[in-house]
Formats: sequence, structure tokens, C-alpha cells
Amino acid sequence: MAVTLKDIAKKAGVSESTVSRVLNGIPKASSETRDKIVKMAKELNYCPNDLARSLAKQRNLIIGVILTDISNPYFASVTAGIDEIASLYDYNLIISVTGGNEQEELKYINILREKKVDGIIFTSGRMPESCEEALLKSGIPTVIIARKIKSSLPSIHIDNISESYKAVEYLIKLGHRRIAMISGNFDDKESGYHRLLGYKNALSDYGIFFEDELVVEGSFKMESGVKASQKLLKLKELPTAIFTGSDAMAVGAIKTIKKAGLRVPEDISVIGFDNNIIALACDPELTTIGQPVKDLGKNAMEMLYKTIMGEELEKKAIYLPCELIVRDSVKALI
Amino acid sequence: MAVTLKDIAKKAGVSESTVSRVLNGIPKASSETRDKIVKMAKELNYCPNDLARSLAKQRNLIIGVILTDISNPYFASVTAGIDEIASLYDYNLIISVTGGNEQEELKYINILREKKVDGIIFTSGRMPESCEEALLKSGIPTVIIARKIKSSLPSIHIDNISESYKAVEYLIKLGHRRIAMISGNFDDKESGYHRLLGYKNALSDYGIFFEDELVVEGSFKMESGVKASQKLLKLKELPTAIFTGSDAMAVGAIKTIKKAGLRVPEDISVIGFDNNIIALACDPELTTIGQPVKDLGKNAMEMLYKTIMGEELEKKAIYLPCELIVRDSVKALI
DNA sequence: AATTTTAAGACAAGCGCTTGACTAAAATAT
DNA sequence: ATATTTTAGTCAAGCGCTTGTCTTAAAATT
Repeated sequence: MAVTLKDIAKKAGVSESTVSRVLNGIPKASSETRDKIVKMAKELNYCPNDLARSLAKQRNLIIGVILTDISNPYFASVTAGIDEIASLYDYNLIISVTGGNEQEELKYINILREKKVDGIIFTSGRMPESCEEALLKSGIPTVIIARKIKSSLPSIHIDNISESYKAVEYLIKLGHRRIAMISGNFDDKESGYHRLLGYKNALSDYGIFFEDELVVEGSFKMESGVKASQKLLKLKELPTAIFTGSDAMAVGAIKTIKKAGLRVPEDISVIGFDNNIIALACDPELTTIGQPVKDLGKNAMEMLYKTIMGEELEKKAIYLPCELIVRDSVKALI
Repeated sequence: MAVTLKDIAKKAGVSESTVSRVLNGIPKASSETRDKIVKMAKELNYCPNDLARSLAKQRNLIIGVILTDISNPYFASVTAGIDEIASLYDYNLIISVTGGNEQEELKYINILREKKVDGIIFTSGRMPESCEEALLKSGIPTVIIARKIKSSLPSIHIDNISESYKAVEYLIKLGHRRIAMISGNFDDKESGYHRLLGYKNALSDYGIFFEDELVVEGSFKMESGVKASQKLLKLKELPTAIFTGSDAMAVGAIKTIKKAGLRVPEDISVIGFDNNIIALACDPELTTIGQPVKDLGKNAMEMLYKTIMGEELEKKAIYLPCELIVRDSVKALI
């Protein structure tokens, strides 16, 4: 059906190899044959078959991106970052959406192996060891965007502990002492847990007692921010500030506080984490810790490219700093 | 390097074809050889080469998705919808991010042709004719998610005119007469323009004079909603309601109105379009026209699958209805 | 003028898998 | 006991491209 090298070769009266070389710009043909071949190719509307080429060349120019949920702005932006750099190097992206399910993750690692992708970027809130092993064993160049990992795979992270420390420290320096936290799920020892740790560290470093009643576990979602803040509002002594493990929960908290007749930040300050778009949409605009989401993707792809090219990486694990983004949801007490 | 069919065949003392058949579950082998082969494959950690398979089978199980910007929640959700259905049929997705640039779009159509994808879903705010032609000419099964198109390619849309009509009609029925519109860019005859058209139609059908001063062109972005509403607030006679061509602009408008000391919806009602996440984050929560974004993707993929399978489509162009989502940003005047 | 070098191109193996055609033996039917 | 069908496999061509090796004629060198 489709026009192949052979067809062009026949029409032009040369060998396939010559056509191949000409079309790949390898200087091994007289300008006459060159012209003839190029003309034929145009005429026949020739479209090279990249499957065949990849099979022959043992490379594919495809990167597999394994992620939890592409409709989640975090992963969408990470992917955008990856894509930005990938396209610079003529790589295309296959995305594999796992829903954070370990079985799916393993399944897709395998599919990507079969598809002979040139590299894999694995990004997830969690990082199951089984996946780490599978990736390692696959022999495919891989970069992880997740929490700190066990193996020696190249990886890129943010330091949830020190970044949330930063947020809480900011509150403390503005005079807050009674600081609550609405954390993400912290059972799995992942980001939710680490952000809580940063909170505790900051309190401790500044000599503030940690109080159990001031910490409520949420699930990163807005709705859980609502519930958690309702709990906090029932306390005898209200906190003067709330640090939340995600912007979504922060927005939930702000809504609830306002609904309770209190003002943000006049009565209670709120500081989030992520710098999601919604941080700009809510009222007051949310002060938050901005994750360099796109840069995570970009850096990961840069690392991956180096790995594919066989270059040595200076650092196996890169930590990207977050930025404290000051808006209107925090008030100074001093 | 990698283990191939040949290796297994040799080790098991059978022919390649037998191995291939066994591993593909084609019942043409005794259970002994079957077991032997399966065992060998496991032992050698065999991973089929999908490039070779695709080349031989002339199919690839990959769908190319051409879109403007994956970090845009709209496209991210459309993609999520596509993926949801695609994975049901064991298709994987290659995403091609064009930035809405026609040259890039054409480039990626070509790349996808070379990659021999089994199908293409093209989604964009715009729909250049050149792309339509290229897609048509490529002979690859294609579905378009965009505005109404010229060619006979299968496509899926929302009807921007009647949906924005719905929004404005809603305001009118609540007693609003002086209704302003902050539209998206309407020079390009795409969604911005059509949403404006719906606004005009509704006014006209209900016998309300169209007034030029009540329409301000924005660019779909929040910032442009701010600017546009500042303009509207300078009018001698303020509108009682504002319909915006996007939620982002609606949020911008709400912020501005509140900053001007007026209340939403008590003084001015605002209704948006999209049902973006930010519609839930802002205060008051935004009443809006909800696009069935994910369903656009799902339906597109279903259509594409049928096309690939050679099934006849009942409808070449599908219109998906939007839903009026009533929240707190609109007040009844009667 | 004879020899070496270079240029232009052909040849063929190979990438790893699928699949239709063929074969030989075993099972079933007559 | 013979003919027919089924089962279990093998063979080899083919998918479309790349690439190292080889050939031949022309160009450059001595």
C-alpha cells in the first residue's frame, strides 16, 4: 500500500541503499541522482516508516512517561516540562496513566519495555519498590520524579521537609505561635508525611510546643480541607495560622473559615503548598510554597537525555528548591 | 543483546514460528512444547519487541494525540478521557504538543504518519484547513475535537452558540436585562466568537437591545477578565450581570468587582463558561456552563476506535451538551 | 602511462517478529 | 486396512529500513 524505499529505488533506477542514504542526507551520491531521488520521493509522497527505521537502528526517539493522572495539574505540568525538553531533542512522549495503582505501573513498565522506548520517566506521589526494581532490571535509561528513592536510579525531587519547614518558619517569623497544620495523608511515608515532619521540625527549632490537637490529617483534596478546618475551628483556643499540605486543602480551609464568620488573614492566616492555579483564584489570594513543577519535568528530561547519551551525571539525585510565594492570605502578628 | 524469539527457539529446540505462536496463544502446539517454551521465555526474561511486531502486523496500538498545551486543564482532561477509553482497547497514547502553532501541527501530523500510529485525535481551539487536508491526505483514521469543520472527518464538538445562549437565557429568566459580556478573542471565528453569538441571539430572542458598550473582548485569561471588568465598572449604568467566555475571566471579574467595593452576586451576578477547577475555588463559587471535557475525549476515542475497526459511524459529527452548573455567583432579580 | 585514491553506487545481511504454505505423523472415519 | 482429517510443527518469505562490504569507473598522483 504505502510507498517504500524500494518503490522509489525502482522508479529512480538505483538501489535501495542509495535512496536511503540520500534521504538521510549522507553525502554519497552525485547531485544528479540526489535530485532525482528527492524528486521521486516528493512525487510519490513518500513517508518513511519509522517502525522499520527504529527496528534497524535500535532506537526509537520515544520516551515513556509513567504518571498517576494526566488531568491532575501537577502531572500535567510535569509532563509539559518533559515535553518541552524532549521535543528539543526530537523525542516524542508516550504517556502511561496508572491511577497510582502499582499493578498498572508494573504493567506499563513492561509495555514500555516492549515498545522499546529509549527512556522512561516515572513520576508519582508514591514510589513502590517493585517498580524501582522493574525499572532497574529493564535496563532502560530511567529518571524518577518522586520522593527520595532507595536505588541508584537518577532522580529528581523537592525536599518536602525543608520546604514545609520554610512555610512554617515564615509564619513563626511573622509572630505566629499557635500554628495548626492540615496535612495530606501521612500513613504512606510520602510527601504528606514529610510535609508534616517539616512542620514539626520548624516548631521544635523555634521552641514551640507541638500540640496534637493542632494537626488534622486530610487527603490533599479541597473537601478534606473543609472538614479538617471545621475540626480546627472547634478548638477552645483557635490557631492564628494554618499551614496546609496542599493548596486545595488551603482553599477548603479558607472557605470554611469565612463561612464561620472569620476573616482570612485578619483572624486566621492560611499558607498552602504547591502553587496550584487555584491559589490565584481564591479570595484572598493564597500565600504558598511554589513547587517548580515544570522545572521538575525539564530537569528530568535533561537528566534522561544525558543518561541515554551515556554521559555521566554529576548528581544522581537532584533537589529543586521551592519558592515562597507571598500573596494575601497571611498576616503579620508583629 | 536482548533475548529474541530465535534464542528461545534455539534453546527449546523448536522453530521460531512455533515459539511465536505459543507466545501469542495460538493453539497449535502440544502442551509439552507449550510449557517448555513458556518456561524458557520466563527463564530468559524474554520481552517481545513490539517494533518488530508492529512492523510485521502493520499495526501499532498507538494513537497520536495532537493538542495545544498539555498543562492547560482543558486539554489535560480531554487527554485523560481519551486515555481512559484507549487503554480499554490496549492503545497507548503519543502526545504531540503544538502550542497552537500551525507549522508545529503540520510537523506533528507528519511525525505521527512516520510513526505509523493507528489513529490520530486532533484537538485544538483552532482548526487550520491545512491540518484538515494533511490529516485527510494521510489516510490515517482521525477524529477532530474542535469547532465545526469543513471536511468529512469525524468530529466532536460542543455547540458554543447554543450553550452560551443557555447561560444568557438563564440570566434573563432570573430577571436580568442589563447583561454584559466579557468575551474571548473573537477575531478568529472560533469559540470566542461563537460564544458571543449565543449571547447576541439570546438577547435578541428575548427582545433585549444589544448594546456595544456592554461587550468587552478579552483573551480567555484571568488577567483579561480583570481588565475587561474594570472597563465595565466605569459605565454610567452598571450591568446587573456579566457573562464571561471563560471561567478564568469570570474569576478575574469577580475579583475586580469585589475590589471595587461591590458584591457578587448581590450587586452584580457573574456566570462563566467551562467549569474549570477554579470555578470551585473562587468566592463566591461560580455558576457556569460545564463543558463535558472528559467526555469529549472519551467519545472521540470511541469514534476513533470504530473508525479504525472499519465500522460505519452513525454520525460524522457529534455535539455533546454542556450543563448549566448553578452555584453562588448569580442572583435572581425576581 | 601506470598506479593509487576517491567517488558513486550496488549487494546483501540483518533488525525481530508474523503468517501462509507445506509436511509428517497421529487420530478418526469408512 | 485404507482414506481422510486433524494435530503439531517447520520453512521461508516478508514487513521497510540501515549499514558494512564490495565493485567499478573516474579522478588524482607520480
